[in-house]
Amino acid sequence: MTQQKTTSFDIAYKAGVSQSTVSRALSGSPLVGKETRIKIQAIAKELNYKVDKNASNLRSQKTKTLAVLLFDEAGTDNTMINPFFLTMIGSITQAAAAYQYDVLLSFQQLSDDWYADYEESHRADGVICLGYGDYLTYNEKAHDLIHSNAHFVTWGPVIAGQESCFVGCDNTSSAAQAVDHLFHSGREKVAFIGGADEHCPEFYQRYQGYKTAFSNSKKTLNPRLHVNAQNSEQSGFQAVQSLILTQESFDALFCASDLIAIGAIKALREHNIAIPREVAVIGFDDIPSASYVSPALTTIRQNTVDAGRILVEKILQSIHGEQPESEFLPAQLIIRKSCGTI
Amino acid sequence: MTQQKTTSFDIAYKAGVSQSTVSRALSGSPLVGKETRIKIQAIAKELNYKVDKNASNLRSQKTKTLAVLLFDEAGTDNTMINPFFLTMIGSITQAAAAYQYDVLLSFQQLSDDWYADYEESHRADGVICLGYGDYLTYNEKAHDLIHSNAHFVTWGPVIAGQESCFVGCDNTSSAAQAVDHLFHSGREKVAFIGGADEHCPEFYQRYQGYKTAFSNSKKTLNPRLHVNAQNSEQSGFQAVQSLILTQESFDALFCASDLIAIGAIKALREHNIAIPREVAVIGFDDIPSASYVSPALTTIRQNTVDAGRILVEKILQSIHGEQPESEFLPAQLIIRKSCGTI
DNA sequence: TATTTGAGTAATATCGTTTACATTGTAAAA
DNA sequence: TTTTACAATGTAAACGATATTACTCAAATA
Repeated sequence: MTQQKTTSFDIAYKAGVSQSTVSRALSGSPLVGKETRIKIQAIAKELNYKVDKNASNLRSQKTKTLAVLLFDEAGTDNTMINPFFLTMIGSITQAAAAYQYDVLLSFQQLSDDWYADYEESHRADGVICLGYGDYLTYNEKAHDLIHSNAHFVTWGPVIAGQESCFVGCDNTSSAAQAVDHLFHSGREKVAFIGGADEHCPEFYQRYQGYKTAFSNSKKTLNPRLHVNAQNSEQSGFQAVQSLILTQESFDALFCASDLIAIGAIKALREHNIAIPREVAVIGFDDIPSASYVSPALTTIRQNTVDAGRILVEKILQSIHGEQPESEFLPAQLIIRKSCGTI
Repeated sequence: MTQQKTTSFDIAYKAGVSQSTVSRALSGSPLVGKETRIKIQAIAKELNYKVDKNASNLRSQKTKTLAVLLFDEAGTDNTMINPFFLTMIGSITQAAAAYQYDVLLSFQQLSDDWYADYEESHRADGVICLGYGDYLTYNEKAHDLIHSNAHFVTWGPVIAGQESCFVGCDNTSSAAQAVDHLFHSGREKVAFIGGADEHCPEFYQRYQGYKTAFSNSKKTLNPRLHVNAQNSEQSGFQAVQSLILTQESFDALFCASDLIAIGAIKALREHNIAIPREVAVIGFDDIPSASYVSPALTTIRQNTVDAGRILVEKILQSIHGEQPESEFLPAQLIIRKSCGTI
């Protein structure tokens, strides 16, 4: 029942070779003869032998494991995890598997020990950070880490002057594209719903894109058509409600996220404003629900599969001693009914 | 730059004690004097020392890590991971963290090596399986594992005669409750949309609940009101379309999943059947989109937070040598507009 | 005073690999 | 025949901790 664990010595004994030969044979070293290898592999299979990961890691000082650290600002209510990040975790895991890496998952509080807890304790060879916003952009500890050859990449807005590697979606130009689409379909008075302060860099970039579209089209931007909102349905609802109350006229809403857009749609409907006839709506993210609201939401889709793969590739580069570059990912405008061109 | 890694020897040297004392002091052993402990802790912090996980694991033969294995039948198209499982992964990770366990995540193909790859190779102390359906219920390899004190629990339907520990939602009685709710709001001809073969045990149990509700209310079940469907929007759409074509009369649909229900709603709408006036609809799962379809979908919510916590508790019991019992989790009927009682 | 006790610490043996280095055997080159 | 080269294997030293056993030195007991 509680049989002794099979070790490489058991295999060696049964195969009549030394333990080191077993190790070499199973790790695919070219230094071992073909016959010997086959024999050893057969015995290993028969005895149901598996290399002990801890011993192997300890000796080789590699773990073949990536830590994925998720900082979810949900804060007190840990129940709801941002679905976008969950999807990302999925694609990271799959990308990592393609390189024979395991993924160690952890939800974090914003702390300075995240790195030590994973790479320095040899749990993982590198760390992928999700949801850290611009925390790692200017943080002093992060600065130190970068200069002590730490291995980590961050999903987040790519901003000039960042020292470490960031991978993020091309917020600015895809936002510009969305607003441009509204212009081309005849809308003029496009409002922006979402935070525009630098504290939430993603929203800020999307706001920049919104402005770019205006200047590219030589249209003048009405600052009263910008209303702040947090990334939630409720906040989007309130923002649009207050916009309506200002009596300011508008014929389209560009929302900084789908959640905001969904709240916005609710507010419009409550005031009997027809979508898209009177007001067109565009969101950002393409969360699953976006296609189910009515009218179905036009939005910008970030390719999470590519994102996961690229994050993994960058962190592996870093582990192998290269210095990965930050990278923008293109996003795609998904046109549905809410913007009125379908 | 590439400074030598700090080990417990460095601490020992600086503190003027032996290395073993350092180990004890930091692992909270009561065998070490108070002054010595404080001194050692201070030095450890100063030198930014972290216990090497691999060395520690190797020696102690424990990893403080749980493997979460997700078998997602999506198959060829790995892009879309079942959002329900993603949520589950989140709650498992958070529950595990509460017990100071890490989570190692892996997507699997259906294979017989999943166990060896994780616990036998000492990557993890135990394994939580998601999405294995009834694979582990009757599988011979699983049988062997159970009798060789392997540590694993499975999320899935609890079925009599299972040898290992399963945790699943109480499909049968919550389905019965949902159908009962339809009866009480005056519906008579309730159809069931979803597979009823034992191959998908969850759906089968939900079908059993549907039947139970009929027999409890002494109503006779019309077998022509049962249409098979897979767990997808498209399949739900087709199923309901074919039901409509049979000309069989019905005033409510109980769908085995929300995705099916969403497809069903589409089909009804295409035939200009009013929801809920002519036909009420109830789903199962409460995926995020359920509240966004229109009319908002009445459904049955599985409590993923509890589920994650219980899975973790069971696997820890198993690791500690106890024999955890399988367990049902209650589910909750979430009443929205699609069933017409709101 | 001699002996016991026990708290605190030191010494040492693992845990199961990987890997640098040493050794052997065989065949080609001198 | 002797040397050389190379391929295949063996030997043994890490890797960095934990666990067990053995020691020290004070206070308590006889």
